[in-house]
Amino acid sequence: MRHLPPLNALRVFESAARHRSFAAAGKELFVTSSAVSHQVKTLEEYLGLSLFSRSKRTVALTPAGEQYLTSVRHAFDEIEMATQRLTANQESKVVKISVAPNFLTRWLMPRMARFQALYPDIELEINASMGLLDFDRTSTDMAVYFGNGEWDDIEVHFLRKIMLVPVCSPQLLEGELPLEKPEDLAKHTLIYVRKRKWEWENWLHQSGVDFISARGSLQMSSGQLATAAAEEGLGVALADSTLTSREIKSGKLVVPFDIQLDTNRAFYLVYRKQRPLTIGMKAFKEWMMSEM
Amino acid sequence: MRHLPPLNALRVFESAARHRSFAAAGKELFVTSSAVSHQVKTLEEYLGLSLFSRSKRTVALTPAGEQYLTSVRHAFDEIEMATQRLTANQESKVVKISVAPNFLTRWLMPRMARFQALYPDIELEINASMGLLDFDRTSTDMAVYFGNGEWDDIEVHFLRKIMLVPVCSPQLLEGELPLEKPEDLAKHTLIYVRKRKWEWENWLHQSGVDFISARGSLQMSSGQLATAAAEEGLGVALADSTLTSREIKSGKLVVPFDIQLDTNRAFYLVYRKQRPLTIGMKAFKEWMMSEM
DNA sequence: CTCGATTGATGAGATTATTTCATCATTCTG
DNA sequence: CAGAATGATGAAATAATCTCATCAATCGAG
Repeated sequence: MRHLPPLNALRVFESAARHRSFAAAGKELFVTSSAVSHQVKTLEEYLGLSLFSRSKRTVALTPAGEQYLTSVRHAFDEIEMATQRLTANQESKVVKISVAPNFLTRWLMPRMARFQALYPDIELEINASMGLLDFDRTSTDMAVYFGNGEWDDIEVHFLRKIMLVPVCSPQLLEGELPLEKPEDLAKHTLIYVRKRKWEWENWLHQSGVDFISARGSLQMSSGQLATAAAEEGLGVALADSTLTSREIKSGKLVVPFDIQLDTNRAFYLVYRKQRPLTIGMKAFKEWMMSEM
Repeated sequence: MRHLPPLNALRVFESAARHRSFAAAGKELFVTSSAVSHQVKTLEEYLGLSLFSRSKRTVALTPAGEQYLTSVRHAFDEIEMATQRLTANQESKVVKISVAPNFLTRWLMPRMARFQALYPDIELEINASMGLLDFDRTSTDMAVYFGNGEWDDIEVHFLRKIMLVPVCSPQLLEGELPLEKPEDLAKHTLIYVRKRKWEWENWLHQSGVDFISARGSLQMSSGQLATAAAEEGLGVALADSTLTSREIKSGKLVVPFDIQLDTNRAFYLVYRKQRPLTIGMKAFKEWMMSEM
C-alpha cells in the first residue's frame, strides 16, 4: 500500500519552489497564480506544515520546503527522464556525451575533426564534468569514465587501460637536481592527485624504489591540475601517456623514466543499462571502441 | 520548463503494474477497475505506446511498461520517503537498522540484550542486507557499513577499524601440514572474499612473506561464508577479530598467527545527510559509538 | 457441461478536483 | 503618487476523474 501526497499539488509545489515565485510557477504551468496558491495550501494542509514562508510580496522556502524540494526534484527528474526515454526517437543523431575535462581537452577535442569526418551527420553535445552520473535522472546519453570499471547498474564497455608515466617540465631535467634514475625522485617534489596517492606509491614500488618520503609533495584536486603543475615545473606528476602525448610531442612535458605503471584502471564508455541505443549512440560507441 | 506525464494516471499505472492487475489496483486505490482502465488508457495515449499487453482476463507488462515501472517506482519511493520524513514523529522510539548478516550474527545479536537493558523503551527493527542503501528511497533509518568511509551524500560516523587476523579450524593445526610460521601458508588453502583479494596480499606482504601462490585458494562471496569455510577446516581465512571473538573463545576457530592487518577500512554508522535524528536514532547512535 | 464469478474495455453521466474570477492587502517602481 | 506586481482567499466555473451500466471473454465450482 503506497502513501503518496496529492501529486498535482506536488507538481505545482515543485514549480513554485524551483522559481521561488507563485506567479512564475503559474506562467510555467499555464495556470493563474491563484491556482498555485490554492495547490500549495492544499499540500501544506495535507503535510501539516509550511513549505513556504510568506513575506510581503515574496515567498521563501522553509527548511522543510528546501528538503522536500530536493527529493521531489529528484523524483520528477527521474519521471521526466524515464518518460523521455520511453518516447525518444531511436533514430536520433544527436548524442549527449559527458567526459572529464582532462579527457576532453587532451584526448577528445584533438580527435573531434576525425569523428566529424567519419560521421558527418552525427551531432555531439559534449559536457565536461567530473564524477559519476545518475543515468536514471540525467539526459546525458553516454559518458567516458575512468576507474576500475566496477560500477553497478550501468553498462560498462572497456576502452583502454590507463598507463601512467612520470612527466615533468624539461626545466627540471636542466635543473641542479639530477633526475636520471628513479631514486633521484626523492629529491624532487612529487605531484599527487587527491585520493590517488597510491599511484606514486605503486609506481615507486614497481620501480624498485623504496623510500618513505620525497623532498616534498604537492596534492592537486584533479589530474588536469596535476599535469598542469608538472608543466609549470613544480615537480613530477604521473599522467596517462595517451592523454599527454601532445604535450610530450611539443616538448612541454618530458618523460624522465619510461616506466609505465600498469594500474587496474582504464577508460570505459558507459551508459544506462538496458537502454536501446539511438543511431547517434551507436555511432559514437563504434568510434570510441575503434579509436581508443 | 518541466515535462511530466499526467501524474494521477502515473500513480494508477504504478499500482496496476505493481499488482499486474487492474482490479487489485482499484482495490488499493479505492476506485473501480474501470477508473484504472481509463487512467491507463489515458497514459498510454499520452506516451503513444502500450504499457500493458492485454490477454483475455489478465494483463502483462510490455518491456516498455517494465522499464517505466522501474523508474516510476523509484521516483514514487523517493516521494513517499521524503513525505514520510517530513511528517515523521521526531519522538519515535522505533529505529530501523540495516546491517550485514555477518555483523548481525557475530556482533550485534550477542549484544542485543545489553542494548535492551540500557534502552528498554527503544525498539530496533533489524534488517540483514548486503551492500549500500539509497537513503532517499528507503525507510531504513540507519545502517552499519564497513569500508573506507568514503561515501558521498550520507552522514558517516566512524565506529572502529577493521583488523584482520588469519583464522582457521583447530583441525588444521593438528593436520600433517605445519602452520607455525606465515611462510607455511603457502602449503594451505587461502580463503578469499570476492573483490577483496588484496586482503591476503597485504597481510602476506606485511608479514614479510612474498610468494606468488598458495597451494590453492577458495573464493567466497561474503565474509560470513569465508569465516564459515574456515570453521569447516577448508583453509585459512582473514577475519575481523571482534566479529570472530566468540568463535575464537569457544575454540571453533584459532588464530595461527596473531598478526593483525591494519586495513584502511572500518565500521561506520551511516544515515541520511541532514536528517534530524529521532529519539530512537539518537539512542542507537550513542550506544553504537560507546559499544564499539 | 453450465452458470456464476471474475477480469478488463468502453461510453455516458455524476462527482470531485482544479482552476478562474473577483477582491483584498501590501509592497515596489517609474 | 499611482499603477503594477505578488500572494491570499472565497465563490463559481471548468476540467478531470470516477461510477455506472453494459459488453466480451474466460475460468472454476458444482
